[in-house]
Amino acid sequence: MHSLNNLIIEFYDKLSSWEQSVVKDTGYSLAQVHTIEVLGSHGSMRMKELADRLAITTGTLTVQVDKLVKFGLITRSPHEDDRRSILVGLTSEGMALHKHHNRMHIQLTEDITRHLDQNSIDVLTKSFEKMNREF
Amino acid sequence: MHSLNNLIIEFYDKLSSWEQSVVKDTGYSLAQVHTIEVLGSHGSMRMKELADRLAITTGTLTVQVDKLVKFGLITRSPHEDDRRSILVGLTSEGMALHKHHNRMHIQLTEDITRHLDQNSIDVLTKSFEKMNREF
DNA sequence: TTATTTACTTTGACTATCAAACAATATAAC
DNA sequence: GTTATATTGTTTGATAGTCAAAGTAAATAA
Repeated sequence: MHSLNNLIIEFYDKLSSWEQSVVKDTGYSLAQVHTIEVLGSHGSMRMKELADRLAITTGTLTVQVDKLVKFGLITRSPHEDDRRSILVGLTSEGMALHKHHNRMHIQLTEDITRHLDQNSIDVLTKSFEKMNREF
Repeated sequence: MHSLNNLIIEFYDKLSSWEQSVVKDTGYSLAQVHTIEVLGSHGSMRMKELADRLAITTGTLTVQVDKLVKFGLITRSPHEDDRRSILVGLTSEGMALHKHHNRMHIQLTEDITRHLDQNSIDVLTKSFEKMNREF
């Protein structure tokens, strides 16, 4: 159990620095790419929902969104039913960044699992499913 | 492969927010606890080595260490062989914080693996070993 | 119709961070 | 041995990310 614990921590740390270096290459910040990621994988959403998913306040998000709009990665549009709300979504440039980042992730997953046999990958997949459910 | 990739990303995100909430309870910042973690698991070391392990500059570390010393969590002591260098190490209070944080990690590992049978845990452990080697 | 809640923005303060300039010491070149 | 170069750590100035609190506008409840 202790060794598994240490392996998980090591895995997390390595993933963390991998992410940092991959993000640095894009020229955008970690927070900015993370915002693009969430919008890319879940689609357009309101400020409040996006802030919750990013675990930041809407105040912080407002200034982040200002920058991303200026960069041409996202757009604000009015919410149809609720005039207090604003829909935030990716531009085509934002989508391109998301796709690029996603490809990097898939490539990493392929790289780190290349010495695992099919059975291990199956067990690993099922184990991650079960673990993710327990958080 | 895609589903495993998504599971890894989900796992990382959940671990990330778990860490954030656990750290918040200590009253110290993420960066501060991370510094304590590295010193706790690797023992005393020079500023440069610590900065490298934390992936920050020595300039950033200097101010961080100032604060942690003020909090009574770490101490600076002269390096025996190299008078340019300084050894940074945990106080007993720092060690207590490290132990507490470590216990939380072990508890988490136990919690998220409680529905895995022994064979899965074995495969999972070996798979993490192999994956960590490939980064 | 009024009171309360919700969504977003703005502002002020704080922390983490880096790059660059600096001082002290160690190491390499000659 | 002396000089030149590299390394270690600190300081300083600038920037980004963050929150809490106050403010505005709109939706919902009383």
